[in-house]
Amino acid sequence: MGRSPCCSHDAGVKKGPWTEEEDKTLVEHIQKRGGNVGSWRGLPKAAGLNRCGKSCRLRWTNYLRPDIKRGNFSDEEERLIITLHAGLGNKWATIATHLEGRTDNEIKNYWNTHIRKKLLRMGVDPVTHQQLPPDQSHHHLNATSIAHHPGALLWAAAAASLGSLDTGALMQAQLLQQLLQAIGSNNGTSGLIANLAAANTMLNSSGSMIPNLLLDQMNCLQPGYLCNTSNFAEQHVVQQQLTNDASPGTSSFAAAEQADQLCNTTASFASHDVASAGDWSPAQEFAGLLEPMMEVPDLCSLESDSFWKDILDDSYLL
DNA sequence: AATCCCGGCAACCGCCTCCTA
DNA sequence: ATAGGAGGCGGTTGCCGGGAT
Repeated sequence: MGRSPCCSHDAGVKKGPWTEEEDKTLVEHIQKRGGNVGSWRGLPKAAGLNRCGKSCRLRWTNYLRPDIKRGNFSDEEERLIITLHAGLGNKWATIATHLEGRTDNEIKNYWNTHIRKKLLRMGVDPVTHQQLPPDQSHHHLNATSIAHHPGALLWAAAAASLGSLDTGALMQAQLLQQLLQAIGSNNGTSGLIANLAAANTMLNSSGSMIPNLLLDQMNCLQPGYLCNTSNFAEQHVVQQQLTNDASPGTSSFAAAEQADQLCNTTASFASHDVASAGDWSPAQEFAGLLEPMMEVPDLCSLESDSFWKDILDDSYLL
């Protein structure tokens, strides 16, 4: 379908920043037509502007449109962008449809200048949304750092609590990996519980919620269960079915891969000195800590919400 | 006061996708 | 089924303003 000639190649067409006069001309022209632009290509001539149609469209959609929301992004908007990005990737236009008054360009800029850096500081890969390896991470989370810097954990749980199934699966796996690391460390039981308590406090204060599925997974972490990785894998088959089909290149597939990785981690832990854990069950301890804040969402029920249904549909199409 | 550096953001470029003939 | 036009999208650039030196 051959590439169309770009009108920006037209000789004598003005480029660069728009003047107030040009803005006024463009706005008046569009308003005169009741907001109906018609052909963008034909607009500059009709409006008397020495600009290409693309430039006019961009100026209108990103700056002059009356429904544009100005000002800083709220925490809620930021959290939504992160969650949507985890499921959709750099689909800025799709993400923008879920943030009223925000343009794709604005969100893209905000991502690149603020969120991306913030995630890197937290040791989270802004592309995959997974934890960076220690040598690439500015702030790698380990058992001891969870207690002092639970930001990544908080973020993961917040993303999960917002309910995208694929994202939830990924985040749960990521969070569980952190917990496995904590369990596998030599900090002793009291140290681990202190870390979990600190994380729990943070989660409580943010109003985030821990999905049931995660607690179920935690309950699988009893020493005896750890020796049977096939049971653990089975858990993730169920989880994978929940997240629909998993084919290469989809986020479901990534979640499945993450689950496989998780099984390996589990098996690795099981081969260590599990006996030293005695009768102590980290899952029970953790579940106990969470008990007072069990306003757990049913992830599946969120599919009835049209907002999330759209997101899920989009992510399955990827 | 002058210069440099850097972050933020508006705007551009070129490819992709959709629609229509 | 195919080709071409038009709009849409995402990556990138470059300007500008503010802070640091």
